[in-house]
Amino acid sequence: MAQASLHRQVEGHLNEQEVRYTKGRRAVVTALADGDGPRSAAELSDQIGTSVPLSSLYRTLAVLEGADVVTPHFATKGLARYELAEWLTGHHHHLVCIECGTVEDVEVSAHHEEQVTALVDSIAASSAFTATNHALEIEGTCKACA
Amino acid sequence: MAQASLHRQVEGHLNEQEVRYTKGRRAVVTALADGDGPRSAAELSDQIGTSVPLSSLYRTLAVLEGADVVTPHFATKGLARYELAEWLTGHHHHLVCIECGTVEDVEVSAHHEEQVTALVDSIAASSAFTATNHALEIEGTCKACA
DNA sequence: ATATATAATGAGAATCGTTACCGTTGTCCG
DNA sequence: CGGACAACGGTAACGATTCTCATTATATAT
Repeated sequence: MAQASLHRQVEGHLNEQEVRYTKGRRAVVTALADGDGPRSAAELSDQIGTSVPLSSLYRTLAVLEGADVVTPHFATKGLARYELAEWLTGHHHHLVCIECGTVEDVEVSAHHEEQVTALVDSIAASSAFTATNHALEIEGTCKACA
Repeated sequence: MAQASLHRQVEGHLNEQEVRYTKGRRAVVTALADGDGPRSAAELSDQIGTSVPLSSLYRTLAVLEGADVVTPHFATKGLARYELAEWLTGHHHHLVCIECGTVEDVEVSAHHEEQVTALVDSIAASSAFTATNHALEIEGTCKACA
């Protein structure tokens, strides 16, 4: 996407929420647009330089996240979560509840799993990527929070 | 899976690697087996109680991870990563390289996306879960690391 | 244009999850 | 039993993130 158009969209979106689109916030959006894939605060800081200090960078990310301009790559609020390896539990996917944050395992039928695997292989092939595993993360609202 | 069978499997696996299956390690495996979905160190600690102190718990998780008995839910080594929201970038999935840790965005064809969405809806429906979004994380080796 | 209210910033302190260290304890094997 | 080595537990250290608060910038009303 062209930078100008991107910034116009973000600006409009922020205006609707009465959030200012300041220099620092522009710098962060620009940095995120200038690369492929999610970046950490430290990586963004390296990319942006000293013009946006770390404390401001974190605050800016929080603001942009609240305004739905930026999304965290996996909502695992900064703490590692573990589960038993798949050779013990069987291959499964995850239902992530955006209300309460719980993650529920879910197994899918062999037929569906075949579909996913075929799709994964096809995607990987087209990007010269060697896929060894995959996980389908489904985000939404769980039964208890509905 | 029955507890006894689980522990037997883990024990055999650890023996092969000359790693002992001690009380604390059993407690962690039991805790993980006693619930559905990935749990954080703090959650496991609450569940297990004081018999496994935090420092041991972390060490145990590292050992079990090294032995491929537990896996971290997303290899995001404890730091949050951000990207622009999908209404700005378009819907996409992720290629996660297990060698260098980089995450690459990848868009899939409308046809393939339809398949994924249909699958997601079907999985969600069977678990009384309301899906609002999904992400397919493909793990493997990127072109540069191949 | 200026005053005033409010939003955003920057520097540093504080906090939180995680890891490292190190002396002690338990286990295996002669 | 005794030596070698694995595992443990408590505490200090570390790195990422959040909080605090005084200062600066922005918008609006006059």
